[in-house]
Amino acid sequence: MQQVSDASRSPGYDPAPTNSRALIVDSIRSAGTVSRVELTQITGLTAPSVTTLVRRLIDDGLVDEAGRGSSTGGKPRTMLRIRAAARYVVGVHLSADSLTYVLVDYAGAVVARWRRAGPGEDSDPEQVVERIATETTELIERSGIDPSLVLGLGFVCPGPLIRNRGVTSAPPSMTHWVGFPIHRRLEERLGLPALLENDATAAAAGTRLTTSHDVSVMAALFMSEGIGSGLRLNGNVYQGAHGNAGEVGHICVQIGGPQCWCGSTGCLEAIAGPATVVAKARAAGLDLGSPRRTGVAAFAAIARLALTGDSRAEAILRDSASWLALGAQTITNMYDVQLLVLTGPAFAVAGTIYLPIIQERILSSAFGRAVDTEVVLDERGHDAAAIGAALMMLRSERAISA
Amino acid sequence: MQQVSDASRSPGYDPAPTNSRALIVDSIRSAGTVSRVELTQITGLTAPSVTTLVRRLIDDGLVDEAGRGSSTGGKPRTMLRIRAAARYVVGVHLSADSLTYVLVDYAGAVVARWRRAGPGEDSDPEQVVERIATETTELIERSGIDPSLVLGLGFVCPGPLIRNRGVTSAPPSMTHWVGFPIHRRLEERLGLPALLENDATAAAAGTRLTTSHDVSVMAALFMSEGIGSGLRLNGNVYQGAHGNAGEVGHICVQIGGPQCWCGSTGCLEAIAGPATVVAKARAAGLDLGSPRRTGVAAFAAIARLALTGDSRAEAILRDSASWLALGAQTITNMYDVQLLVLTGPAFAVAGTIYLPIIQERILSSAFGRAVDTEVVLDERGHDAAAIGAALMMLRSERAISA
DNA sequence: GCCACTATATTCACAGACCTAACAAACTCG
DNA sequence: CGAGTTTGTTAGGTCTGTGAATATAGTGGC
Repeated sequence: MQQVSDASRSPGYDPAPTNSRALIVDSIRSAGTVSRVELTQITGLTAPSVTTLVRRLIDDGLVDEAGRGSSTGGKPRTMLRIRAAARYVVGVHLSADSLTYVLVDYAGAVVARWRRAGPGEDSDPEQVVERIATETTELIERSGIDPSLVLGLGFVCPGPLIRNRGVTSAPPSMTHWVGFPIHRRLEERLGLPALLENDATAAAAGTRLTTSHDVSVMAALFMSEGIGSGLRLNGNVYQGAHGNAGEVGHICVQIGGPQCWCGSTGCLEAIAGPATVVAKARAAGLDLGSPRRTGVAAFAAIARLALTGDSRAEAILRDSASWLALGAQTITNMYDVQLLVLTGPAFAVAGTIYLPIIQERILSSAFGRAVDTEVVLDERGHDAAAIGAALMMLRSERAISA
Repeated sequence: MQQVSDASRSPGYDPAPTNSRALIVDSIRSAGTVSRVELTQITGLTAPSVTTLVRRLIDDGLVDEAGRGSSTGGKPRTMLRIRAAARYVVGVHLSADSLTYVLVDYAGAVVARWRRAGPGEDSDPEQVVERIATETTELIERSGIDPSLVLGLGFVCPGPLIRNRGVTSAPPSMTHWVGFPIHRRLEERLGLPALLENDATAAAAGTRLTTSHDVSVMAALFMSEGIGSGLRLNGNVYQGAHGNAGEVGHICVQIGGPQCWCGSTGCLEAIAGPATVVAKARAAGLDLGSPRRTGVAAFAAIARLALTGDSRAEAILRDSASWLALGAQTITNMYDVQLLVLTGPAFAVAGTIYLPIIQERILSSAFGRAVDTEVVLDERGHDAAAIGAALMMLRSERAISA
């Protein structure tokens, strides 16, 4: 193949697989089980091409036949499915207060997850690399799979990143990480290819689509310690020129608003992000458990209070939600998506409070109504970023090689 | 070819040409003159492939050899260039107060332009189709080119659109146009393929890149009667699920802000758009010429006052600019572009007032500084949308057929 | 002015992807 | 049980793009 130069692919939105083999694998994976005829419809390839490609995938042990479909008046369809045990990938999501690991099989299912306390604010990058390497190895060992089947590791952390140099740059609570090429270090340490992405973008890749209609353009609104978003087009994430697209946390929603760590003022994250919500709750005298509890853990405590009837906690969260609704409106206006998914650790606990408020604003904004944008909550919010990191690795070129 | 199904291409961001022939044509067009060796580098194709493809393009009369480059120690390069007179396309930009036509040759250069008064607010769609058809025919005739060389017509108007149905929907001052399939009617009337796009998106396609470094991800901030933006990735515009991406005019920049025609409140366009600027200027007692002067014409009058030293006019425009800077910041945060171009009729006159204010905000926002986003003014702002419409047609499949 | 040397472009034979057309297989229904 | 229907495969051909070898048109040494 090789029709499009590397140079012209640089923005990283990875224009749909030029590769028919990858297209078939993707189609089977997202469908669960399909027949060859259905694949011809989904992919636009001809029946003979599907036959050939599928045969090779079966020969390579990546796809299995899975029984017969029911007849519709003729020969019944032979169903195909991804051979889940063919390959595995690891996804790792690092933030200050938690470190999440997932092991994902070739079908895209999570076969193991592990959530650990984060390394904290003052962590030494080299020690974190060492810890992640050790724990990744342990995860693989305990799962009992053949380590040689692990394709690679997707690593995500809060953005922004400098993607071309593959280096984290100025994350909120980790300034001493600036310039540290963590994924390269992980590659060296583990002997596996590693991919670096920001958490929100990965979350967009990790969201399972459970809507009725076809969704080819969707976005994730991601809230962890910060607020971000990711855009997915036909299964490929859009990363922008420097890998920092979707920084909805740092759009200005209030002229003269509060100072943000990013240097700007009035940022959505500074006004309504988890850190601010926690600070407000503490100021209001809410009991969030240990005073050392910070970040998403403290935020979750507020959400639990609100859900058990604390009206002060609820008011604080509803205020935050009204600002996030504004961010959601910006996402739909800028990206024109069919679906917006709320995801990330913060939404995992507080999502039910945020969802209706955000839905209401999207539906009442004119363009939202005109184009019928759906807003849903991701039930896997806590692991979304790690899963997304794994799935991005799963969709890489090497994942389909024999 | 046909590797990727129509279904999977639906979002309309048209992943870089799968077609090598189109890739070569695009590369030559954007380079001006290039040699075959350079094409191998730009396109990633091998030398023999370039030879073959270029020979066919020359045989088909789409490309010419254009002398020798200087030798670098061996055989000098044979330079290639697009045969400008091979084909032509027409671009039409309709807004309430102006109707702009451009005739663009196969090299992408504007060979004729024509600006006429717009049809006004109460125009009858069928009459406008008739008028555009007549004037398009006249434009082609007066230019003296062979009408059979005209490939098609790109038509743009203020968004939002319903792209799949190819129908304009609820533009600000043209509600009675809702549901009118103008490009289909133009196709019937002119016997030429026509393409419908919103003005801001087309403007992104029409911006000439004159920056030093390679720009693969850029956006246009477009101001005409309304405010919009367009995103361009490797020469392909991103249109979103329904063709309404980039609606930066309707992001909320002020909670509880003024009512917008779109139904929402606090929209950038309602606060700082040309209509509001004109209303403020009239309220301040500024003389904008005829009281019947509206839209961009009235806005231009204010800009001229400001540029000739009227401090009230300047203050009003600077206030508008500070809000647009906010919109620009949102664009760079969401899209992560390398370049942001201010374009459109409103910037054509007032751009020099807006540019420094917008630049200042982009450069002072943390991510802007980190990633070095450039902000420039398009010198062809007035025609950008029409030119972009033409160029989009020029990049269509049929434009490279023999 | 002739001879290397070098960079540019082309020719030729071949591999692979994908298509059309014809065919085989496996079920339903009368 | 055989016609009809749907699913999947085989066979043959086209087209794109490749690698290896070759032709072309300059430069610079002597």
